[in-house]
Amino acid sequence: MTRRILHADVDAMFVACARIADPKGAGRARLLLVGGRPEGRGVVTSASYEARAYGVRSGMPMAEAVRRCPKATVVPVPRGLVSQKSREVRAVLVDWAPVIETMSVDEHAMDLTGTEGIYREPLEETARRIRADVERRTGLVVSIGGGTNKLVAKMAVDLAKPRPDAGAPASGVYIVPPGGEAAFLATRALGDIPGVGPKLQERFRGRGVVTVKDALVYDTKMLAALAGASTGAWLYDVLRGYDVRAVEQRDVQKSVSREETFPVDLQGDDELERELVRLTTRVAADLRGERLRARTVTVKLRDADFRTRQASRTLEDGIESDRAVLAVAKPLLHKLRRARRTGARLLGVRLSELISPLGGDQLALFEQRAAESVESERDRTLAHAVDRIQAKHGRRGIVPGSLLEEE
DNA sequence: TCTGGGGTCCTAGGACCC
DNA sequence: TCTGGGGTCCTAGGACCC
Repeated sequence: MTRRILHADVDAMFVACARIADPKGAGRARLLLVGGRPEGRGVVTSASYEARAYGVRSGMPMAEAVRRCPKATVVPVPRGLVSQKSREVRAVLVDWAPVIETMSVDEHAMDLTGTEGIYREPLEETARRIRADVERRTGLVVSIGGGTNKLVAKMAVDLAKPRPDAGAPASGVYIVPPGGEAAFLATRALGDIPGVGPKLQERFRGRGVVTVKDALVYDTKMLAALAGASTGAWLYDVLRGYDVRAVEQRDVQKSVSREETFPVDLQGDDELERELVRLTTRVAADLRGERLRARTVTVKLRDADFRTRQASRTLEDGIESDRAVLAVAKPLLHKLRRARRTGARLLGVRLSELISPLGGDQLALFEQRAAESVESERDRTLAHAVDRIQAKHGRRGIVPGSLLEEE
């Protein structure tokens, strides 16, 4: 059965949200940069289309962006509003598509297979009506790509998006007709394929291969030799517009992490340990906010020379309290520092192997006993009490004393 | 121009068990 | 006493995406 897949992508989501959050400032600035502060080590998360005309790109250091576009207004990422708006967009799409997969805050894939009898119109027309509905109900504009599979629908968004430099105004919707997948792919660059990043492009560029068309002469064996067996096999299909992946609602988060790049590199172990306490407190609180526990704790360190190292430990049972997470994280930090003691530009804590403590009733007793060594019932009670106090009085300044005293 | 923060997925080697 | 192969789990690193 021919599938009908749409991929909706919010236009300049962070810029749009910044304008909604601050109509008088960001809302009036045509040249707008959203991201870190220019005097620090931050980067551009998103730039208005007008600012992009100055060569500003997301991911670029903010200092460089401001140099290129000095008249731009710079505002921080409005995190809360972005996730709220993301949910709003999704809520609209749910009214149109039976299956929705949220790919990120600003992207959703929809499978409308089977809705032919309901809509009785070309897929393009349905996409236009979805687009209008999203704008009316959320104030955000989405571009929509479509086709018979996820890959093609996502890549079609590139042609639906407004491209101020391309002359012809994009219409906001671009549908690849059934049977036109291979021909569509053949018009694109290798780097336009999601999954083909800088490293893989570099490999191919060495062979003079830049576009999909260039790469079509390679058979499976040659692709495998260039990219590795599994990537090569994947690429062979993708280059021809072939993709069988289903649009899947996925609801389980795999990890929760908090990390911070310091304004200046930290040298001392004591300073790092203080930052570890702060990060641990934040990430554990977020974990509890999701009603989850974690079995694996990972500490990540980025040295002054940008080398990134990590150390992790997996426990038999899930933990959730600040104290237990810190008790596991601290030795991991020490291990990393023992192996290499240089300036640190970034420290991070990630919690993974997440489990939901509610639901596994018959395991509960056993778990409780087994987990006793790393995390006691008292640890959990204390952590939740702190959460309640913070919910009432705000987060500022609260780092439980027990964490600071502890050795 | 010195490079954020939040994620996902894959690979490879070693431990351990059968 | 020496040698095996497969499966699973854990750890570290890396590519990639927005």
